[in-house]
Amino acid sequence: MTIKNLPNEAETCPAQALLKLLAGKWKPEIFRLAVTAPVRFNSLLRQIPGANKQSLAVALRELEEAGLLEKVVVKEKPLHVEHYLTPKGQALIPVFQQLEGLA
Amino acid sequence: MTIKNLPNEAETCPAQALLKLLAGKWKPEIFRLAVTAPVRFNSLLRQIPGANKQSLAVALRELEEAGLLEKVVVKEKPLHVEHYLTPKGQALIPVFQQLEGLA
DNA sequence: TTTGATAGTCATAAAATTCTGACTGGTTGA
DNA sequence: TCAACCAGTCAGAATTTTATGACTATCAAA
Repeated sequence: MTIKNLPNEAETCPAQALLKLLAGKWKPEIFRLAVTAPVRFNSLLRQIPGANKQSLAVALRELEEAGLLEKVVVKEKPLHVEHYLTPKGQALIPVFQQLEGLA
Repeated sequence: MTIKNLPNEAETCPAQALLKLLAGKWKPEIFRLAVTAPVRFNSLLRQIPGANKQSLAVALRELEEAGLLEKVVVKEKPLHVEHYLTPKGQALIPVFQQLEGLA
């Protein structure tokens, strides 16, 4: 058994976990697209060149677990799923804007 | 030769590179400590439990290459090096504060 | 001249992240 | 019934990131 999540993980910089979550591969792009409109799995796969299913699925799941995105099943024409920014996710929009301004 | 820095890397979300830079291991802690006072290598090693030389050295170098920290050799008693937040680095303070508020 | 503090580097090892390609399973239109 | 679209999962491989321990080099005090 490997040693993980040691107690001192809790004492680290408060922004660290959130920062790491947001910095994961494809996450900024997903977030960015989700700001303008709810995103869909296969649509992301087409819109983000180079992205792969697995990573997108993991990224979406993690963003949802963190409460930044929310899944909604749309019972329409081709029955699909939409991922919306939650209020918590929307609260990050200005942070992204600042980062973009400084990049 | 592995394929890197493809042209499409440039088209990604502008915040991505900065986000990734900031999220690297130990970086938020270094940044955090640097906000209150200039930091020193061996001092960081003692202040950050679990951190190792190599990673700290790499983190400091990357933060400096990104223009967020600046190295200053202090010609005093025990001749040492101090790492200061640059104006660009200081510009990130409010971003960290917002992230901490949302974490 | 040996000890301890300064600030690192280097090669290698281990761990975490990301990618690939195959596979599942539901719905819809031809 | 077959193909195509929907949204994924899974095992294993490749890549990237982080850690370990040994080593270098300068300076000052004992």
